[in-house]
Amino acid sequence: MSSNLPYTSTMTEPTVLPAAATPDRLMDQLARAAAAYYRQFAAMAAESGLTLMQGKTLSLLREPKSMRSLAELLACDASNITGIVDRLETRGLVRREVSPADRRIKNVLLTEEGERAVRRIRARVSAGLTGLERLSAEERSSLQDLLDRVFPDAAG
Amino acid sequence: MSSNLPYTSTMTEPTVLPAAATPDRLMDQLARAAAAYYRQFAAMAAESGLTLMQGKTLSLLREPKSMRSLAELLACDASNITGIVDRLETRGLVRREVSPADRRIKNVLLTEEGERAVRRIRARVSAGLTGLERLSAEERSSLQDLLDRVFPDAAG
DNA sequence: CTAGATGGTTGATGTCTTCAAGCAATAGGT
DNA sequence: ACCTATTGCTTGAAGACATCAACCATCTAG
Repeated sequence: MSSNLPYTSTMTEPTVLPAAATPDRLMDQLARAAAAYYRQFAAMAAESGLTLMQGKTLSLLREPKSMRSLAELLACDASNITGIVDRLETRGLVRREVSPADRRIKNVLLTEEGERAVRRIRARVSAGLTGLERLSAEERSSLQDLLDRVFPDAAG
Repeated sequence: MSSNLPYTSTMTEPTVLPAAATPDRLMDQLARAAAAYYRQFAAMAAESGLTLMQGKTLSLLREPKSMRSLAELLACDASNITGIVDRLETRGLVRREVSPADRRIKNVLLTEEGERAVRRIRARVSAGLTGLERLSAEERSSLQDLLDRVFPDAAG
């Protein structure tokens, strides 16, 4: 819906799709959105001296998670998480805690400083996504709803 | 600033958003969408024996681009591109061509095989984003429009 | 023509990524 | 209880990526 409303609109329908067909274009747009989001996120993480993966890992730790579940959420090998958590732990942003129920499991949880880092990054990313201000509250709600359906919790 | 709106709000404010507030939740949803998209993209690139960065680089080469502009589009150091293009070139997916106008510039362009790889990955990513099928044509168009406004071409 | 800016490469260092191998602890079947 | 998987995590090796500083080649401007 932009500057090309057809002249022949006699129906009550949205009358015709925007402009160019939306088959591939939507995918391109998704790619752009994803790239823009991560660019912003990585930049804000970098301001706190963190890499993208470190930032993503911290952001997942609203509540403690085992190494394994972190690996699944981050879609990478478990051995990878060992190194990432090692580095976060060295910086005092995170600590490991052996699960009393199953002593194989190590739960990772944020330290005070880790929580501050998460809040800081979140706030900055949010503030940096200025494009969202171009949408009305209604439109934002609509966008969230659409994304929610395309990428549900257990997204693929 | 969050869950402490005073009960004494007698103003004509937007009275309250739909259900759960959409301030942070939209950001979370964007994060999920971006993660899901890249997870899918990386998996499909991997099927062609390519890394995420290699796949992203190839996908940018609908038309030839200089090393420098690739670096800007991928938001990384130029020296990084040297290595990535080296590896793509070794596999015969890409080749460098010195610009006749300015002999400092090297334009990178897809080989035949490179184009096939791009088409293959694109098709599989598209097919893999099954969530899109849950939207009507109208909704897809709406989603594209919203994303277009939040993340325009020169997105930040 | 000299000084400076720009495009690209190289090398060093640290982080991420994957795989194979290994150890510790748990779960299941007998 | 016992033996055998299975599961959770770590380690080590090899490759890819990221960032920085230094470098050469080429172009641009004065």
